[in-house]
Amino acid sequence: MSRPASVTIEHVAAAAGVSRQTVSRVINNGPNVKPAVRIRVMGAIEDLGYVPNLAARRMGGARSFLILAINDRQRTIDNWRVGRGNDWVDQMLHGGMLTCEERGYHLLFELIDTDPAMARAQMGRVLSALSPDGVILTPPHTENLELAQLLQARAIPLGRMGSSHMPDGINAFMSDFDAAGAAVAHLLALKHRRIGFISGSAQYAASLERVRGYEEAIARAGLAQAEGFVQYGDFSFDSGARAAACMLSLPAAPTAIIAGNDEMAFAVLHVAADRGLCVPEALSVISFDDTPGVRFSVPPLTAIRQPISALAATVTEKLIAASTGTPMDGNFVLPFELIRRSSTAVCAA
Amino acid sequence: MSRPASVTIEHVAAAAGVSRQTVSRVINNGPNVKPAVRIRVMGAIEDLGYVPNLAARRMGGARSFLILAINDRQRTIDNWRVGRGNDWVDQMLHGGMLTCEERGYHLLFELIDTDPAMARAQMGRVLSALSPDGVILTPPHTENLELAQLLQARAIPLGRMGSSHMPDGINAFMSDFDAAGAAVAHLLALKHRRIGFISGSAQYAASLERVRGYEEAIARAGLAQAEGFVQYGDFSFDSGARAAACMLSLPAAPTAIIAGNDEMAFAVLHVAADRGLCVPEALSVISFDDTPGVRFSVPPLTAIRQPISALAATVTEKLIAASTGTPMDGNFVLPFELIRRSSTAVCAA
DNA sequence: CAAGAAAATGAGAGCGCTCTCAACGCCCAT
DNA sequence: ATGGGCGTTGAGAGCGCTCTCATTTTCTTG
Repeated sequence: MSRPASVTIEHVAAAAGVSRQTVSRVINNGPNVKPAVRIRVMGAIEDLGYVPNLAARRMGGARSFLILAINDRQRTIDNWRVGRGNDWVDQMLHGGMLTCEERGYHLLFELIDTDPAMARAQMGRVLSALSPDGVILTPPHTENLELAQLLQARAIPLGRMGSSHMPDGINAFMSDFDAAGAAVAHLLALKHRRIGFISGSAQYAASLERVRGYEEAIARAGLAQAEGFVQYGDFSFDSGARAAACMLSLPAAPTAIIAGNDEMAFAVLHVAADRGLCVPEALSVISFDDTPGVRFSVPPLTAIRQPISALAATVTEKLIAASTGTPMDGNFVLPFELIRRSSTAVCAA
Repeated sequence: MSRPASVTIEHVAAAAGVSRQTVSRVINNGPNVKPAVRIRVMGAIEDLGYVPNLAARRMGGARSFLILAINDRQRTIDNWRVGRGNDWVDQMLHGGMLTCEERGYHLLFELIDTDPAMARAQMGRVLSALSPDGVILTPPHTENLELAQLLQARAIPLGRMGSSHMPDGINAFMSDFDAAGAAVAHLLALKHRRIGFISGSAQYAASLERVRGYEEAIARAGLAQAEGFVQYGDFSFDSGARAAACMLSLPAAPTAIIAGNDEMAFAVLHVAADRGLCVPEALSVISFDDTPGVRFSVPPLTAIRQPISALAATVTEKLIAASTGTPMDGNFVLPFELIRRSSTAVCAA
């Protein structure tokens, strides 16, 4: 109630009858503070409503308590232009922010261009300005090794979401390989023999992993890999529609299609409707991601749910740990989930 | 290339042969710097790749270059739990962040509880820790006047998104009244005479505005206000379904329904399908918001598009202006859009 | 119970910037 | 010329915190 604008560490120190430094030790949970003193200081903090100022803490040479989440600028702009959301953001907010909150950190979203030169410049600027304690890269920046180097040069812990097989950093992802396998297994169990796969852009390691998982599951089932059953799109509706049209025009068309993301799965649904193919009676469809809209498509899509919130939470947590303690890189494989809805059924053929 | 970790203002000053203070004037676009000197300093900044450190600038007693965007914690958690996204976040990211970027500011999302006591405490903590230059409130916190007071006490500019008729602050919103009127007008033009309205929670001023707009448009058309044609939900699917079921069970059921958000509109679609009512042949549906999933419902929904990105951009811009120059409150009414898709058609009855 | 080690505390400097204010030029009017 | 005024520059202090290191207190242990 005193002066709401600024209760500083000095006020607390005075109130508790200790030095600034002791208060600092208490708020940082440092060692070597007598229990009685600690309690007294915490009492003073409570009474005065003291909250350490982040900027000052950063200036003191310590941590900034800032975690940067890097999203793609182009994608954000493009998605908006076509009325599409960035399905990751809100879930990242959930997982990342709640984790930050617990630890007194703050999550800061930044947009960075896809173009490597731009990305480098922007990243450098942001790092200098904010001096974050950790940076989370999301696709497509996960694949940008130059950014990783930039961070390494400044000794800033790096995390990635949804990207596996990276040489460094903290990487949280689901097993794309297994997820594709699970999708195939689900369809095989429904007696499907002709299963198509519409992959996302081949430039993403995750896409290739999924294709591998698909192919291996097909092979393991003793099925031959049919010509044209794997198509590459770019995650967009149009590319999905093209791929679906192509696949469904095959002499022996697939009776089930797995799409690399929800948007392309919607496109499959659309193309199927155009051709009078009922889903799931005449064609089963599985999508990857399971973003919010999926529940309301007709029929609602069976989908592989990517645990985005959990990925964000994991990366954030490890990043904070890395920034305080010893650097600890590593891979964290989080479970996906196959959500069964109404777009898959027993093969009629 | 020198020492990537920290090029400070001092280095630039030395390189340009001027004092720290002059460099400061240049980066802050201050007056009273000779053009030749300004150019020389900017050259040095460029050469050294100098980026002012935000924490230090804040410490200097100046701005923090941080804009806080407050979202509801409960809603974020709940939405996630039911697999729903927070449709606002990604669009806010688009509008707010791009605006911040231009001005060298940063957008920081924070979650705050709905409960007033919690909200007050959390807000106080965040303000002390971050000392932002501006705060953006989103629903439901827009309605919390206590938060507004808290900000006023600290002289931090306040903005609100999607909330009208507020006594203070910078408020950007669409005309909910007009939007509801436009929805009604669209249906009237399609010869509908029995039009229902499923409102969101009555605790939101925006909801009431929409009901007012609806009622006035109905009255202006010379139509009587039928019993049970206005129902209140809480923006959830279930509440929308309940309201729709109720309305469609009326002796003289509406031939068109306007829903207060997309989620409730999906519920109307669902209930209609259950009862064998074809949309749009037997029932026209219009929704509010036009979030990404709307395009993929069956049929795709005709909707009032809320300009969330533009709202965020406007509030952010005005907030930055307010924090630098004179405090300037005011209302900024942004245009909505009626997006015609396939859920509305000429009345068959 | 002394003496050394370990724990607890405080003092001082400094992080990178902006603030205030004093000092320096410069141009014009007298 | 010569002073007042303005535009321009720099010096010094300080923002709130943490760092390092010196100092004091407390606990061991022979």
